[in-house]
Amino acid sequence: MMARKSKGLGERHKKILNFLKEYQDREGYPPTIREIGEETDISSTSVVNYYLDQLEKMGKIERQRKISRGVKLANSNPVGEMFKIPVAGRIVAGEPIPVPASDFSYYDADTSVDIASTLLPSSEKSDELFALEVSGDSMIDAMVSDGDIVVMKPTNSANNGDMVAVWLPDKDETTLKYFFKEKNGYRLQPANPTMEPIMVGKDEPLEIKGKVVMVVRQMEKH
Amino acid sequence: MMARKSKGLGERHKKILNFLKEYQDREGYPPTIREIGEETDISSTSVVNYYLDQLEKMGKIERQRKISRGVKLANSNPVGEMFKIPVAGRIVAGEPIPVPASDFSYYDADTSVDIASTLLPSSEKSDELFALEVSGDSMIDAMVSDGDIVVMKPTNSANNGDMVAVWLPDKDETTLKYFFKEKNGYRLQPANPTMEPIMVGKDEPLEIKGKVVMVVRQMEKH
DNA sequence: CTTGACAACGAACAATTGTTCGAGTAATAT
DNA sequence: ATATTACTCGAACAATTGTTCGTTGTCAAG
Repeated sequence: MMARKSKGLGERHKKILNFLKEYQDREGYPPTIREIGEETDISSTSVVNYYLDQLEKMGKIERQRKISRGVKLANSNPVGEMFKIPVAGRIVAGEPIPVPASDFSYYDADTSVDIASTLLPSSEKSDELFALEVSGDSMIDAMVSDGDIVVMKPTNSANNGDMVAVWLPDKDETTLKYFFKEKNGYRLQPANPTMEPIMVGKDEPLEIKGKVVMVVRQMEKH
Repeated sequence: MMARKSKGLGERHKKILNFLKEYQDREGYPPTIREIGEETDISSTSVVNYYLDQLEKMGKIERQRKISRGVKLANSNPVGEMFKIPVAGRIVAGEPIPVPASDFSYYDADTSVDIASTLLPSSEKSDELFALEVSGDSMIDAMVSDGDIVVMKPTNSANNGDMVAVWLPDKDETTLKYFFKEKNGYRLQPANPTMEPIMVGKDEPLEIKGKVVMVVRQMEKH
């Protein structure tokens, strides 16, 4: 009648593990030990508990005793591999750049984009990143088109070669350009190599609003 | 003393939403209403319940009444689904498009990019997606610059309005263009609205290699 | 054969956790 | 001024859910 003797994972261990993952994915929270029992044809909660203990010792799961539904797969950490970045608004050539409310950190699916952390430069993996949706075709010289999403890091300064979002008060204009400091001012270089740079004198106002970290273009909205 | 009257999210609503997400990420399971209360300085469980009801009505969360910790953010994606997409090679104007080995399904970090499934159109969430790194500035008319990564879905045909990667044997040229079928051939429209389309006659050869699903530009490599 | 580890059962128990209700306060409406 | 609405509290209550314990059966070793 016996199936196994302390060698690796038994049938019931596997069943439980599968169910744990499946249930969590489906419901969004872990099952109770009674639910586990039902699913795996174990009639007694104590037996489930027994297996759960074993799985914990094997390091397969983590338990928070005494806590309802306090079971989770170990190593299951796809979270943290991804950044949820708030979309603060739209970026338009003729309007200032919206910045996110700093005290606000909840975003639902409509107002955020998910970016895998592997796509972000390690130096910019900050939680103050925010995103803007580009409105209109006025930024084609930055190789950015209508509907693109630019992920930015708020900053007031920039290094040579950074692509930055700047506000030019004199022209009432927002643009995305590569930034270079020169002897008598700044050079704002379009990403499109066929286009000419804008020169800004030392005394002309120029507000750097953020550094562009990445640009995402979805061809087809879902 | 009152803060708001039925207009949108109040302070406590936000706090609760934040905590819900934060707790779930941290612990792997949702909090109890008592825990929510503590965190948000609500002394009575009934008040938490009160807000939870409201949030549910607003569609911000989903509740499983009577179930311990049966609260979850609505629309909260199944915890970080991510696609690992192989980078098949480089796409150059003067060379045909590399396609991935079809039987090939393991990719390491160097040769793949991670894309959150929430960024992909639901219709294209296929596992045959692949990516190419753009080489050179020859595709500026597609608003794609050197170093950009284009994610494509292999296909031989296209619908009007799709952005496709095509190979023009007559010109020995690879380009990315919006595809339109017309009475006597095809029109390949650059993404940059200031540039003119290419017309391809019905009898001229044209090989559609794939449909562009998205484009990612990382400003700073890590 | 006896013993002990392993696997399993079910029931009682205890802790956790969601629900309900009566009541109170402050701002707004009638 | 009275009623109403929005919000809040605390406490009793009830349901859910984890824990413990006594018991049984199997199998392998002593």
